[in-house]
Formats: sequence, C-alpha cells, structure tokens
Amino acid sequence: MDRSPALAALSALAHETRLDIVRLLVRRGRRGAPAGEIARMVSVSASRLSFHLRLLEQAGLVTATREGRQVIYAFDRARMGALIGYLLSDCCADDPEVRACCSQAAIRLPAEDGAG
Amino acid sequence: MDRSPALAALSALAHETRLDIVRLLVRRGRRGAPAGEIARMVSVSASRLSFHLRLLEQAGLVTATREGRQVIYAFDRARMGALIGYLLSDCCADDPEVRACCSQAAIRLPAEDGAG
DNA sequence: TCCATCGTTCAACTACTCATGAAACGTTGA
DNA sequence: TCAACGTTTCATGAGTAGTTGAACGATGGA
Repeated sequence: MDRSPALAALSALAHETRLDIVRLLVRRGRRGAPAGEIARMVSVSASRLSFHLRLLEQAGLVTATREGRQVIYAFDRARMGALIGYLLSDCCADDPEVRACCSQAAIRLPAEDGAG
Repeated sequence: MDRSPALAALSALAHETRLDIVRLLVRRGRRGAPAGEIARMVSVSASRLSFHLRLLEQAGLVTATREGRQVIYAFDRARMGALIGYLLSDCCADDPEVRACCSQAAIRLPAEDGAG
C-alpha cells in the first residue's frame, strides 16, 4: 500500500462510529449488511451513516453493492491487511519488537472463516 | 489496547507529517532524536513540530526525555504493536484473510519472532 | 549575571470534519 | 403513473485540527 491510501485508511478508521461499522461488517463476513441495518446497529441517522460509509468506501475499506432497494456494504479484508502490512513494514521498517507486541495482543488464528 | 487509546493512536498516525516523524523515529531506534533534528529532517517549523509531537506523545506513540537543552523523542514500539494487535484481534476479530494480506504486504509474519 | 540555544506555548486565523434535518434520488410493486 | 421504501445529497452551523509568528521558559557556557 502507498502512503496516500494508507493515510486515507487511517483517517477513516480514526472515528468511533466508523470503527463500529468496521467491527460490525467484519463479523458479517463477505455477505456484508445493508445500510439501514448498519444504521440501526450502530445507532446513527441514515444521513450520518451514509457520510461515514462513503469515507470508508473512499478509503477502500468497504465495498458497496446495490441489491434492489438496498445497498449492501461489505468489509474489504485485503485492504485492511494491506494497511496493517504498510504500518508494519513500510512505516515501522519490519521492526521485530513491534511485531512481537502485535502478536502478543493477537495470538489466536481461527481456522475457519464462517462468513459466506 | 482499549478503544479510546486506539482511536487516539489512529488519529495521531493519520497525518502526513506525523507519519514522517514516526518513520524517522523508528529508524532511530531506542536512542530517538532531538526535536530540532526531527524538525530539520521532516522540514517543519519548530512550533508545528512541537504541536505534532505533543499529539503523538498524548497518543502514547512517542516518549519525551529532556537531555540538557534538548528534548529527545523516541518511538514506543510496544504501543504501536498494541495498536496493530487491536486492529487485528479486537477490530477484525482475528480474521485470517486480514492476517494473510497483512503478511503478504509485510513479506513475513513470524509466529514467534525473537524480537531482537 | 548575561547571552545564545533549544524547545514549548500562546493568540489569531484558516480549513476541515462532524452532525442535523429536509429534500432528492433510484428501485420496487400496484 | 403513483406511492412506498431505502439510501444519498444538500444546506447549514458547531466544533475541532492545523498553521503561523511571536513570546516565553529552561538550559548551559562565558
């Protein structure tokens, strides 16, 4: 990942509501969730949600697909992985101590995805 | 890492100048660098640098130590590792695809890295 | 004490982000 | 064509982040 998209992704994640959206969509897996349901789950107005989703989409962290009257949003795991990879390698120069602390905080590696 | 410090750290990183500062300090290792030198390296005024360093310090990403007339700033690797761990485990629910993409971007993701 | 150096803080300003509600848009089914 | 539904866009205003230059405080040497 380059510098500019990484900054956009970091900015997009640096907001409580958008972090909530990401957490929700991560748990929804590839099938994602429609905007209306996301709005109910994270308790924001439709227009607010649309604003935040657009930022996340511009940052490449979510994708949008229209299905009839609904717009389905899904989390882009590859993009998130690329961001973390950027932080680890490009930004932190593959520093082993960063990696060690990072894996201490996240040791488990679940075998199955569970998302359709 | 909790939610609130993670948001602070993400906000702190989501700025070009501050990302430059982090990259510089990562390469300086534990001995860090004095504010004046950082200002020269990233080409910002002293007051702006002070402002950005304060944000990074409040986010826990850098530490400050006075040495005579100079103030030495050093990057906190553990904090950065904790942030990435938060993103991977708490935010992305240890999603294996995120981890896979992350390690693709970062060449290697050692399961048990000696950390130095 | 005086002075130069180093870094921070302050005030003022600009620019951006965020939030709100109403209106507009696209899709669907009658 | 029309109404209902889900979502986005727009206008507006408040709050916050960022920049600049000058003033300020701390330190060390003469």
